[in-house]
Amino acid sequence: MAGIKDVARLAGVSQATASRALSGKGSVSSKAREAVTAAASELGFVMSYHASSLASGRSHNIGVVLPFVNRWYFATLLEGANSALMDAGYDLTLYDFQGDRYRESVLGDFLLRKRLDGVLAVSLQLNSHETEQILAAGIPVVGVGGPLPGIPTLRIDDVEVGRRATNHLLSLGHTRVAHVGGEHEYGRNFQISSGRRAGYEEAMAAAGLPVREAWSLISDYSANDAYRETKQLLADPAERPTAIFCASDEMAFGAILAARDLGLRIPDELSVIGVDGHEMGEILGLTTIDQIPRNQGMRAVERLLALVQEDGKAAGPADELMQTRLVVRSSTSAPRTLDSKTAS
Amino acid sequence: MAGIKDVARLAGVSQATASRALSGKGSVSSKAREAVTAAASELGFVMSYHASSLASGRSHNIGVVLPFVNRWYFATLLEGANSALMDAGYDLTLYDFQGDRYRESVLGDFLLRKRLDGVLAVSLQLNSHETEQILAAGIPVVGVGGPLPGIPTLRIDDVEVGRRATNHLLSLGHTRVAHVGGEHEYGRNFQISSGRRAGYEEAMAAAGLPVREAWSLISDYSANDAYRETKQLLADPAERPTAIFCASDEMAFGAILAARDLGLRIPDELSVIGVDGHEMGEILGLTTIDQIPRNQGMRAVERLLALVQEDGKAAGPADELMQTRLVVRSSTSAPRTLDSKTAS
DNA sequence: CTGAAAGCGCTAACAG
DNA sequence: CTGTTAGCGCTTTCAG
Repeated sequence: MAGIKDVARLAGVSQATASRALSGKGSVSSKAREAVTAAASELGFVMSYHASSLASGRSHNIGVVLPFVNRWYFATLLEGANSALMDAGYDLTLYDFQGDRYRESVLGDFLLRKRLDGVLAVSLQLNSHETEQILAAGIPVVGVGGPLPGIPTLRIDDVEVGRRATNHLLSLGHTRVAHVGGEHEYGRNFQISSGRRAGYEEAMAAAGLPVREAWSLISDYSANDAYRETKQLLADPAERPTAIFCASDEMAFGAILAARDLGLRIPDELSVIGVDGHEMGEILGLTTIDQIPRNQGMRAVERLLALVQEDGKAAGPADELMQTRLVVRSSTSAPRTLDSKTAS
Repeated sequence: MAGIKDVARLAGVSQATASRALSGKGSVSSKAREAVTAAASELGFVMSYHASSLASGRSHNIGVVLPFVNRWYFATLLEGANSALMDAGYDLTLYDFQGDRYRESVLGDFLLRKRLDGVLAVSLQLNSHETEQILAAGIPVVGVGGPLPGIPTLRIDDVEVGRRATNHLLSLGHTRVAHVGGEHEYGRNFQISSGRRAGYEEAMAAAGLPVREAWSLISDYSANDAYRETKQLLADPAERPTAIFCASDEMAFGAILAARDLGLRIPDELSVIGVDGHEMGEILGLTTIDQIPRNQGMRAVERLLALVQEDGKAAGPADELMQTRLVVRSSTSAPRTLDSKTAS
């Protein structure tokens, strides 16, 4: 295990010069630099990041905090963050809440261990105490999607997404449109869910259409749960909507499968639109609003590293809206129900 | 930012005693211990892990290396590993190859930075140089699934899995059984794919059934790709198998959807069985061999931490076979094709 | 541009 | 059981 000392000796320079040559900080004659790099590679030198971190205060390590690694959106966003971090030479420390299971220990212990240069907080909702605590640790934080007061956040316009998805359905001639989203008030995806739902309600209202309570479903964002909810909804022909807007693609998968199991033809008897951009949507023909999570992860890291490296100089615009795009496939069309009953 | 020095002073003991009291290593009078913990919490003391790591050589940080965070199996295994690590108070540093994109830099740079107490290598195939390099760094490694010569590895018996899945189909009366797996020789999932395929071929041979080349498909483990492959396979009624064994659930999803799109009834006209235990299999009625990836992740961490903590004392049994279980749902049944053509 | 020297904050012998 | 004394391996003033 050669240390920088050995490198310096071999190169015939001081430890300080070796350090400067290796890190690129401070000026070193090209001659010295070459000698040092040569010596380093000859010895197979790898720096001790522990020592470096201790001395410099920078750990080249970013923490990514999210509620579920296991869900497509988060895993894909994580992949994007990983790319950006690898390219920048940073390590990625993963903190997976697994729902709420590790919420407290992550927030109360792990994040405070000051081994992180920055934190990416995905879909997190922090109370003021938690925000305070983490900011007090002096760690730059960038959020994605969650409502984090006092923290720069990337987000999509969820209300707009809800409106856009609903309007797509409406523009095809649907009037009986249901929505499957997340919990109203207290859920982890609070703002996201309520934003998309608000967009849905807004669009319906703007079209002069009623939002029936029975058509506003609540699910946990999983395909399985959405399947159950939707099947229940669709089972009664009299009450059946002709279109469903799901707040995530995974839920839309559930809805499509439920409809198929009930013998409903898609899109003729039921149109479905989702949100996310899950690849598997291709083989299900799912129309969706792609939010390109990979980009969100990369962009968030970019913002975070800027914060980390500029050491809090230019805070930049606090929030940033990410773009989405409507991807139309075969799960949506004009309603073509044989049974032409109208809404009650 | 109170340091251990401040804690020691406040508690009226030496820094060493404070350290011992806080870490639990070495004996401290209960009186001193109380004084120290009281002082620590009064000051809101959080240890610097950089300093601790540098001084002790332990970083309480485990690296998890995998080919794709984005695939269900890996994400779920990762979740299991995360649980075990959080419970043990360890950080998890994620290295996602994203296929092969970051393979070199992870193996050549990141892993050697000696900030890890251990590495969990999931579905990795290392050449001898890479193995050497990483072992030379003196880091304990535990593998899952990949063939890692000289490294303790957890795995399922992939040949047995292939045999079992195929035999399930055979026992239902199928004789025309196809297989969708991964690449034969050079793929990342080499051993896994070839093991499952070998089990399939073995079972077929044992039943005296031919394995047609056209029925042995190669996919990249994604639902979308398997969809395409399977659709192609099923499009020709004359060549059509009555059952398909897919080497992963995601590929089985693709197969089921392809079959449905061709108007084939499942399981009457086509039985499908997968491997993994993906939750979404529930709503597709997918019969599968559940390999409980979450457990694999937890168990692998357990093994790894044992290695890390016992400091290489007892190496333990080199390899360990993990259990799987057959979960029968509605995607498999006896063949009930109307068209009773026999294989050519 | 370079070297010497002083830590970064904690742990680990080693005596007591 | 406890305090003293050295470092862990690098970065960083501060002179030169």
